[in-house]
Amino acid sequence: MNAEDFSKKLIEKKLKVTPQRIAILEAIFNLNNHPTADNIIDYIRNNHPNIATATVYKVLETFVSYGLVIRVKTERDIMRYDAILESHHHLYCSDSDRIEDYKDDELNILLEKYFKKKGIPNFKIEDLKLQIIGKFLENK
Amino acid sequence: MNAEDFSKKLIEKKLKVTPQRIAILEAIFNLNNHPTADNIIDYIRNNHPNIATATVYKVLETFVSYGLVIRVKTERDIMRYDAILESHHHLYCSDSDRIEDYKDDELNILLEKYFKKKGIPNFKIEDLKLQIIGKFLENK
DNA sequence: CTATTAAATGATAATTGTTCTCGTTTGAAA
DNA sequence: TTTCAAACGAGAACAATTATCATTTAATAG
Repeated sequence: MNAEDFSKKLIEKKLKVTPQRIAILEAIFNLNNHPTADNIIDYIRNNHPNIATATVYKVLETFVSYGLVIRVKTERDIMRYDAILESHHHLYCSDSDRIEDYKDDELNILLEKYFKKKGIPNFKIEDLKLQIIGKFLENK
Repeated sequence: MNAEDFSKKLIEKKLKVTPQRIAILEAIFNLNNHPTADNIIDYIRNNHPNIATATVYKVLETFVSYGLVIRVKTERDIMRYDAILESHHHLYCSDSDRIEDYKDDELNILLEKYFKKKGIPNFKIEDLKLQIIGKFLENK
């Protein structure tokens, strides 16, 4: 992937092509393991010392909204807590911050069986959590 | 669940019993939909007006480390970005912040088939993401 | 029932990650 | 070229969380 290719990706999405955007896209592709905004900023500062922090955030926001990159869910956050200790899954509303528990033993058994048979190379599974993203239909 | 019960939970984990901890445990159980620290603070301030914010955070930290409550993963955070756009899953290291992609079409088909048959009441599924938590074995 | 002490708490400052504001610059279409 | 909405830069503001440290308190041992 070179500047040309990144440029094309932007044009495809009808986004204005700027050196900053190319640098940021390039950073995400090269730092290929789920970089944080901070990782990205560090990376591009090497070649583009005077790119503003806020610009990086704004560009990332734009990329996410145009589907050029996605955000990965991680553990830390405006943290939310749950007193239910047995492993369970969650339903996430795709357009609000509503989250509900989803328990499903049949699913657990299915997943467990699947991974027992299949396994993952070089990885010891300890827990499986499914994030089910969608919309709640009832108007509770 | 009353103060007595919460007290027992603390003793079981060999944690010192304090009114603050009981109030916080109570809040989490009563605010049963994944409250944020802020929700919890609001809730307990009604009955315990002078409990410090930092105390709540420290107590929550303690509860998490003793397994009394868990943190729920959400979308916002020290955000991480991913340039891979097709829906995929993630491997999370349980004792570092390493995250890797996990693509598995067979799994996708299995899950899709499962939910197509079973469905979730009052919920329209848009996407499924599995979080596979465990340990990476190789020392790459 | 006190005294002791490590642990917990409260108040507040500091930090971190992110967003906002607003004046300046720039890419792209005309 | 000119035009102008969009993008950018610098820095302030903000929100969530963590750190600091002096004070208080729960549990225990005498």
